[in-house]
Amino acid sequence: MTKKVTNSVFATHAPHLIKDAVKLIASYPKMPITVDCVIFGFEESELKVLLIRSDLEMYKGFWSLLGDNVKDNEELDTAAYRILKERTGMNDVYLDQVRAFSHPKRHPGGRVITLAYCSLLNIQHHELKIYANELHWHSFSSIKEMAFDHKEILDTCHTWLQKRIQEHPLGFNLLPDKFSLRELQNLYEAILGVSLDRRNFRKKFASMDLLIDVGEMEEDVPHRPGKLYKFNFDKYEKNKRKWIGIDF
Amino acid sequence: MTKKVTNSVFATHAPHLIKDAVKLIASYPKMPITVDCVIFGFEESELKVLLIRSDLEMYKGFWSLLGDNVKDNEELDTAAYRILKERTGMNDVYLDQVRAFSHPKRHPGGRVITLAYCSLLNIQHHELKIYANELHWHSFSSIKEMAFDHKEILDTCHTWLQKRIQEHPLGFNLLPDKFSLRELQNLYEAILGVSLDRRNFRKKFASMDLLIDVGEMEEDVPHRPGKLYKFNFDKYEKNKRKWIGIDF
DNA sequence: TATTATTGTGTAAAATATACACAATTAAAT
DNA sequence: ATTTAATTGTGTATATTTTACACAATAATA
Repeated sequence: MTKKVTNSVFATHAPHLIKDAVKLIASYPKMPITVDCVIFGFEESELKVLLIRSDLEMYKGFWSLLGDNVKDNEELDTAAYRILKERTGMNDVYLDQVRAFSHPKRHPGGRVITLAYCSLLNIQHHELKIYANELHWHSFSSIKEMAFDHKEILDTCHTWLQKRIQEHPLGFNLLPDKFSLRELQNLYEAILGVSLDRRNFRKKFASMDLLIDVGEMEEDVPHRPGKLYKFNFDKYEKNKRKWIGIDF
Repeated sequence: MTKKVTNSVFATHAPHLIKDAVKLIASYPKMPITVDCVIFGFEESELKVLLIRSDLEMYKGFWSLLGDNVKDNEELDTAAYRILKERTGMNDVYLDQVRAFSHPKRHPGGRVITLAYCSLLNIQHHELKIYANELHWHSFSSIKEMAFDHKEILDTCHTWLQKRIQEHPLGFNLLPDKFSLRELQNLYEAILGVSLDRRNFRKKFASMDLLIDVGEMEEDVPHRPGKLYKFNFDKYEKNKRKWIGIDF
């Protein structure tokens, strides 16, 4: 324990210790906290995002992220999972905190701090439970303006995803369990906004040796079918290595 | 504007629009928010962190991060800068939001969500304004236990820094304006916890061409003095390029 | 049976990363 | 003045990784 008591030059005052932590906390300003989820999907070689119409008169007609206020004694992660569950009916989705947005005027109803979460899910694997407020999937690139600061949040999460997908095996959450290398490449190209060399892309994944050939082929494609693969999460987790490489 | 009105299958209910955003917000649970700053410095080839004694009786003797509650209508970034200014007297320090910690029991006084910030500063360039509560610099590696969940926050910020320093030119904020390549290498080695090949390290930075030789040498060193450099922030900002490189 | 679209594959060249050693310089000790 | 100790500054050969690029094989459709 780092508890050694020093009689150093630093101890200029006798410490005035606070006994009542509850009272201390009670003196802090309190404010509402929300969680907003950027839910990405992937379909027809396009990155999609799940949005709802804003239910504020002031933002009538504008699209909004899926969010809710955080309950007393609710963890932020729990709140984000709750929102996802409520809207998509899905349980085991990929979810990660991105960052807080705190501009005092970001919400017309007053001061609200929001925590942005990024979620990735396989559009086929779930059905939207409710279509209230026109909940549905949009092509990411078609979204130009949104309610509140949600466009800024969306863009922040997109940039976060672009970076993240290059360093971590997140992308598979957007694909079916079994996918072809073509689908995987389309995913990377859609998210990164670049086109990649097909042979080099395949070689790259081959050299990682993290894809399991499931012994099946694409079906109903009007051309030579490709092999289907699964991502080897177990092997990835076991061998997760830290890279040292300075580059900026 | 993304406002096209669809008469699609999605519009199953007539939307019930909320007129009074203030009233809406008033119905949300409110909670205290704090900002905790992990302030890193670098001295004698060691990564340091600026800590204070906890002023809670319950954590008597334990070290604590520098934090404060967020004021009404105060941005999180502003709160973090305020804390830094109050404690170190420094204005233009590097500061970045890392993430929120929200466990309902993380604070003994009740529910408090905190936003962790990571700050990097040059220890020589400032004097601690106040030594209240034994504010001073600790070797990062010596800190084993802390008040609240602050050890977890510290470790999260350390990991964040390890990753970040490899991809962005943050490290220079920890060094004097003019520094030798040796100091720079010591910094990277201390943060990453590895030892690096001196010639390759220098070659790497030489190839980036982002260090300006200021034409001065180290002084008062008991050996051949090294050249001093400045980091070329202008050039870096101009040429900032996006790398595409899948690797995990 | 031909056409269309796409898969699966390899190699050569370029760029980058790694491993490694010695002469030059300064301060300090003699 | 000379030696010693510590560290700087530098280059090359090898291994690894990245890039650019073309053609035969396969399935569905016409």
